[in-house]
Amino acid sequence: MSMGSPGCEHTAYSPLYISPPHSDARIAWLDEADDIKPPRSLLGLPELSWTGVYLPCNNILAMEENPWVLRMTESPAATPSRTLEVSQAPGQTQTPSYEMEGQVEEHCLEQVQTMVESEVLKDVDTACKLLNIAPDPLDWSCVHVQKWLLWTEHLYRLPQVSTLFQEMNGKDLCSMTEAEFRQRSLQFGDMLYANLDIWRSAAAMKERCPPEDRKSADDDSWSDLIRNYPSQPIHLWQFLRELLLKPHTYSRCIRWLNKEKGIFKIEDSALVARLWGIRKNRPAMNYDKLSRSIRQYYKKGIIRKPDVSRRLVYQFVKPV
DNA sequence: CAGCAGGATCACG
DNA sequence: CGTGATCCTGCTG
Repeated sequence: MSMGSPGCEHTAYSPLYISPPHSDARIAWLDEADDIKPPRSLLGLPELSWTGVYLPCNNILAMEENPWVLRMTESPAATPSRTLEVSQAPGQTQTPSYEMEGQVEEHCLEQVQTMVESEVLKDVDTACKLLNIAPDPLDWSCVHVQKWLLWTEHLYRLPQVSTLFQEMNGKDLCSMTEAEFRQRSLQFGDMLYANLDIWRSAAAMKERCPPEDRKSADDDSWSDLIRNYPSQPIHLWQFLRELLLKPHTYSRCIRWLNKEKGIFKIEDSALVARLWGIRKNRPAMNYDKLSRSIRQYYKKGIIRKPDVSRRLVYQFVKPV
């Protein structure tokens, strides 16, 4: 379905490689989250398995905190696969190693691939909910496309690129070749193209295996909470709760101080406001206005200041 | 200075 | 009407 839109099929695909500058970084990345996703056993992976892992990491924190090297590479002409494949870094084609190692490596690669796949789906899912857009780019309206672009700008710290794709819906976007992307943005066209590809692949993957088949054991219980993408206005308190329920991704901008009591702290007010702005299509959103909205909840008994009032600390009156 | 409290006004569904 | 967004004044650590 989503793979089959005209124009996309045979265009050269340029994967986005994210490689750690030094080995410590990947460990830091694995260790960083409160709720560790990748199995620790992966730490023992041979270096090769990690260099060139096609990592569609929608994790803003990883992007922010770790100096991952982001570089675009032209894929070898005969890369039949699209995204979500653990690809070898260019130049490092198959190690001519011993059989045993080869097998182990293959196994590890499989593991990594599964892990990466589920991470991608999760990240796409998260973004969908935060932006309130459908997972499949083909379903996007012009507004959705703009939201996605804003989001991507935000994730990858791009300058404003959304203006270059005005009046385009998801189908238009998907029908563009990589060259056409690059025409719009010389610097970031291929990156946007690659990222769009991730989304399309994720959508295709979702089709292949429905969500039931890959139940994850972490904090995704709310997944069906806001299932109805066709725009139901989200409340600020719901949004904050969503962020809080994704510590893996957002603990650096908002986190629980005491989950049982519903006390949370906004660590990065500007970022939270920005995310809220993206979600609500309010580019002028800032913490001043966001906090005013939070204060409206005082009267309604949804959020209050904790007994010992502290800066940027609030409390859900009715905890999770 | 950034955050906090809360009034006023406006837009939107 | 409810919910926010926006703007504003005054206060606080």
